Amino acid sequence: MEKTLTPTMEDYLEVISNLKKIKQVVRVKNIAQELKIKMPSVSETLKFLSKERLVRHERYGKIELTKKGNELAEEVKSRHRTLFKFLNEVLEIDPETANEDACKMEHSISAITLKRLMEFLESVKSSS
Amino acid sequence: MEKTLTPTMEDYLEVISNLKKIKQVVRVKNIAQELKIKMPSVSETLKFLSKERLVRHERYGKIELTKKGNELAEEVKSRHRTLFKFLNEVLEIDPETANEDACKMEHSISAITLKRLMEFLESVKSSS
DNA sequence: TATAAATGTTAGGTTAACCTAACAAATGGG
DNA sequence: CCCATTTGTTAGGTTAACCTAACATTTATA
Repeated sequence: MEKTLTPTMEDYLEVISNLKKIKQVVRVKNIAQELKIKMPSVSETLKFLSKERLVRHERYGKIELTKKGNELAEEVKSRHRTLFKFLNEVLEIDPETANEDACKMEHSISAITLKRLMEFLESVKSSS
Repeated sequence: MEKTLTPTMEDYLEVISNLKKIKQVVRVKNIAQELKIKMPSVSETLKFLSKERLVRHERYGKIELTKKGNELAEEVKSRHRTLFKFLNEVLEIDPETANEDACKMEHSISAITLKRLMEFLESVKSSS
């Protein structure tokens, strides 16, 4: 029943979640800066995410994730963290590149691969 | 100076290269089947790839990669093979899923990460 | 508190990557 | 060698994700 989101939509949820943690109030401008796109693009996409009940947002107001939106954001962020950890700690990629790669790969990795990657990280940790 | 291709364009080059190896002559229909899209979409994209001098294709004729197109195809396939190997041999993902994941991640992995992944695979091999 | 600056939205346009319907060319069996 | 089948192209349409320009609202400061 889970309608799957596009990579772009996943990025929005992730960014909103991250901004919320450091800024208490999230605004269109913050999201635009973070995603390096223009405000009208953000306005437009927020309409879609509101329609899907993933964010709450009234004209000129602050932006918040719904319960559902937050759950999805946490999922994406978990994928991101796992990938980042692998890239940075195992492959010893510098944090900036590891972050960029994680940002892109987090949208295409399958559930099984993610699970195995987490298990792999566990096993590496315990043998160090 | 390398204008970077979209994931879609990379997929075309990869598929054309793979088909060439098993079918001697590559046609619009084969590519469409492989990518699970319709023939008109393929026709259209081949125009673009011809314009970019990555494939050779005349109306109703067979499809071939140019030198340049072949080089790019080989690069993509190398990324694919490395990812597949890691997923399948290290994480022990089943071949089908490993292939699907590799197909998607091959477009976003950075050069550095790819290099480290290859080195990692080498080190794992020698310690088994 | 009026108004300038900052922020947000609307309207309308572009591009990539798909589609269907209709037409055109090539091929192969009777 | 003709014509049916298969293959390919053209025309025109859709959607997602961006954009700029113009306008609207909010906020902050003189």
